[in-house]
Amino acid sequence: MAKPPKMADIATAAGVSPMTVSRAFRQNASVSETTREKILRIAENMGYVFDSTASCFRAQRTGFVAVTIPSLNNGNFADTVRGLNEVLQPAGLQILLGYTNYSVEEEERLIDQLLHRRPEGIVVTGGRHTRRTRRLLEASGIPVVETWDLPANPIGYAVGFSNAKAMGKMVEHLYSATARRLAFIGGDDKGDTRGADRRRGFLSTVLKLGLEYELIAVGPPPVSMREGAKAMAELLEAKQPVDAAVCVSDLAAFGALTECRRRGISVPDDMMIAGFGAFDVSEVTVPGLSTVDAHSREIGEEAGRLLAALLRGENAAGSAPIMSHIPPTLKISGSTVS
Amino acid sequence: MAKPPKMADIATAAGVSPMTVSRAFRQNASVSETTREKILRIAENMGYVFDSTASCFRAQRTGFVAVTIPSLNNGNFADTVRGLNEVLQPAGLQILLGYTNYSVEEEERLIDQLLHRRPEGIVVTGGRHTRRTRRLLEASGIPVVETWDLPANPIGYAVGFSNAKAMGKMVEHLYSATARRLAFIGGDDKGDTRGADRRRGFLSTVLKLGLEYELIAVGPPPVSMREGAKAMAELLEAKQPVDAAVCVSDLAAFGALTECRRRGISVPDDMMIAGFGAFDVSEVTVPGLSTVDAHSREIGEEAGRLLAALLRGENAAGSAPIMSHIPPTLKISGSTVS
DNA sequence: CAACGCTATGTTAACGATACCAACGCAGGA
DNA sequence: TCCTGCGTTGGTATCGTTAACATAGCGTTG
Repeated sequence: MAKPPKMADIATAAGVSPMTVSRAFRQNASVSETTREKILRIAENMGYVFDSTASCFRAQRTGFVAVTIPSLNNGNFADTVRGLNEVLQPAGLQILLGYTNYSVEEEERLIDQLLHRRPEGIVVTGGRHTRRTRRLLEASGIPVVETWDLPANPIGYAVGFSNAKAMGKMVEHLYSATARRLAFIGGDDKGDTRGADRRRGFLSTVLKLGLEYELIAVGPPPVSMREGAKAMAELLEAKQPVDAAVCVSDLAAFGALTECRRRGISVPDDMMIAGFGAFDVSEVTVPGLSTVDAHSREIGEEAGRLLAALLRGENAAGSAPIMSHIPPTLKISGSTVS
Repeated sequence: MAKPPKMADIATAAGVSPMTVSRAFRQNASVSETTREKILRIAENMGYVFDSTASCFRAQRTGFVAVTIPSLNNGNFADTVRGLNEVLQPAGLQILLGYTNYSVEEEERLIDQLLHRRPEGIVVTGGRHTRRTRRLLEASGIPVVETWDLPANPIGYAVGFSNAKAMGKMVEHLYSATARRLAFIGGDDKGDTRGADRRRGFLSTVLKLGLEYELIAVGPPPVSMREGAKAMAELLEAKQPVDAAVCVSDLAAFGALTECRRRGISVPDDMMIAGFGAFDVSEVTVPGLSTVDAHSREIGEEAGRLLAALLRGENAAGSAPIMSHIPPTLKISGSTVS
C-alpha cells in the first residue's frame, strides 16, 4: 500500500467498523478496553497517523485558540503565552500564534486570517482595535478575551489591569521617596497602546501632585535597552536635570541605569529609576530595579482558564465575570530607595 | 438565515457557481476581475468567512508548519521563531508552535500530536531525539529541518552550527587573553543538548591547551541570571580561584558579572566572563559581555527559506543543501579584554 | 471560414472523519 | 419466560471546499 492508511484500513485490519476505530482514538467513547487496545496496536503497527484535519472538519471543532501578541521578543508577552499554553495544552487546545508588531492595522490583517482557521476562542493583547477588527471579532461568534488591559467597552471578556493606574502608583511611590522633577521615557504613542496608557498615568499623576516633568519619546516600540541608555544620556546632559526617570519598561530602565553607572551618577541618590514589567533583569541589576509586576504569566493562565471553561460549555451559567482584574504589584528595590 | 453563510450561499447571491466563488478567493485562479470583485463584495456584505478547515481538508494542504522549541522564555529561540515567521507568513504558511521544555520525551509527545494536524513541514530544535521521534519524523513524509545544531546523521535538513566548536573558539580567545584557569557555568546535561555540546567544546579545548578547569552545574536548564550569580559566588569563595568563567548563556554570564560587581571584583582584570547567545543584555552591561552570536534569527530565516522553497516544489532539483551552516561570530567586549 | 488556442465558467465527485440513530447481546428483575 | 436497561458496535449521511474534467465563448490565423 503506497498511500498512508486511513481509519477504514485500520477497521478492515481489525475486523471492526470505522466508527469503532474512531471511538478507540477518543477519550470518553464507549469502546471495550480489549477492542481499543487491539485497534491502537494495529494502528501503531500500520503506521497510522490520526488526521485531525478531517476530524476537525467533520466535528466542526478545531481545538484551536487564536492568540495575537505585539511581539515574541518581549519576555512579558512570552510569559503570557506560556501561561496560556500551560492551561490550554492539557485541555487539548492548540494555540495559533500571531504577531501584530505593535500595529492595529497588522492586527486586523492577522485576526482576519486567523479566523479562517475556525478557532474556538481568541485572545488578543490590549483593548484598542480598528473598527473592522472589532466587527470581525463580534461577528465571529466565539469567545474573545482581551488581555493586558481592562477596556471601558470590552468586546467579550477581559483579563488585565489598568496600565495608567499602575504607573500612577509608581509615580506616587517616587514622590514619597522625595522625587520632585520626573521624566517619562517611552516610545511613540502610535501602536503601543499600553505604553500610551502608562504615559497617561504618569502624566495625570505628576499633574495631580503638582510635580515638574518631562516626556521623552525615543521612537517606535518596543523601546530597547540601548534606547533607554540614550534617553538617560539626554536627560543627564539637559540643563534642567530631573531626579527620577520612569520608564515604559524594564528594558529601557536597565539601559538608563547602565548609562548612569557609566557616568558615575549615583542611583538612587542622584537619580531614581523605575521600570515596568518585572522582567528577570530587574532582579539582578545593582541596585535592583523598582518595577511594576503585571503578573504576565497569570494573565495568560487566567485567560486560558476562562476560555477552557467557556469551551467546556460553562458559559451558560454566566458564572465567569466579564472582567477579570489581575492587580499589578509594585516591586520596590534599590533603584528608587536607598 | 441563522447559520453563517457558506460558499454556496455566496454563489447563489452572486449568480455564479460555487466553484467560481472558490476561485475568487484564490490568488492565481482564472476569474475575470469584474466577477471576482463582485463576489468579494457580496461575500464581505454577507459576513462570509472563508473556511480553511474545509479547504485544507479537501485540498490536502494545510499550510501549517510545525515548530518545536525548548522554551519561549529564551530570547534566542524567540528570535529563531521570529525569523521563521517572517519568511513563512508571506508564503501563506502558519506556524504551529510547541514547547518541549528541554525534554526529549516531551518533544516526542509534542511531535506526535503536531503531526496529527498534517503540517507540510516541521522545524525542530537540536539534533538529538528519542528513537520514536526520529521514526515518526522519517515516516511523516514531510521535510524536516533540525536547527541550532549540525547533527552527524540528520533526519532531513539541518540549519545550524557546532555548539562545541563555537565554545572552543571562545576558550581559545580567553587563553590568548591570558586566562589560565577556567570555569564552565552551565546547567545539567540532561535535556539541554546544546548546553551539553557547549560544555563538551569547553572541556576538549581546555584539555587541548593544557589548562586547569572547573565545571559547575547549577541545575536543570534554562540557567537563569540568578543561578549565574550564585555560581559565581561559589567560584569566588572557593580556595582555588579561577581567572575566567565561561557561561552556557548570556543570562548566566550577566548574573555572574553582577555578582562580581557586587563584591567589587574587577572584570576583566580579576575575572574574565564570557557568555553565549548575544542576547540584548550583552550589549548594555558594563563592561560589555563577550559572547558568541549564533545568529538566532538568521537560523530561523534560513530554515524558513529552505522550507518555503521545498514546499514550492523546488525539492526535485536537489539544489538545497542538506546542511546549512550558519557560522557563529565571536563578539569580544570588555568582560574579557581591557 | 474552419480549426485552433485561450480564458472564464460549470458539473461531479470526492477528501477522511464523525454525528446521529439503530441494533445487538447480555444481565437482572418481574 | 419475557421485558427492560445498559454498554458496545454498526450503517448512513454529511461537514464545506476544491481537483479534475468538461464546456461555452471568442478572438486569431493560415
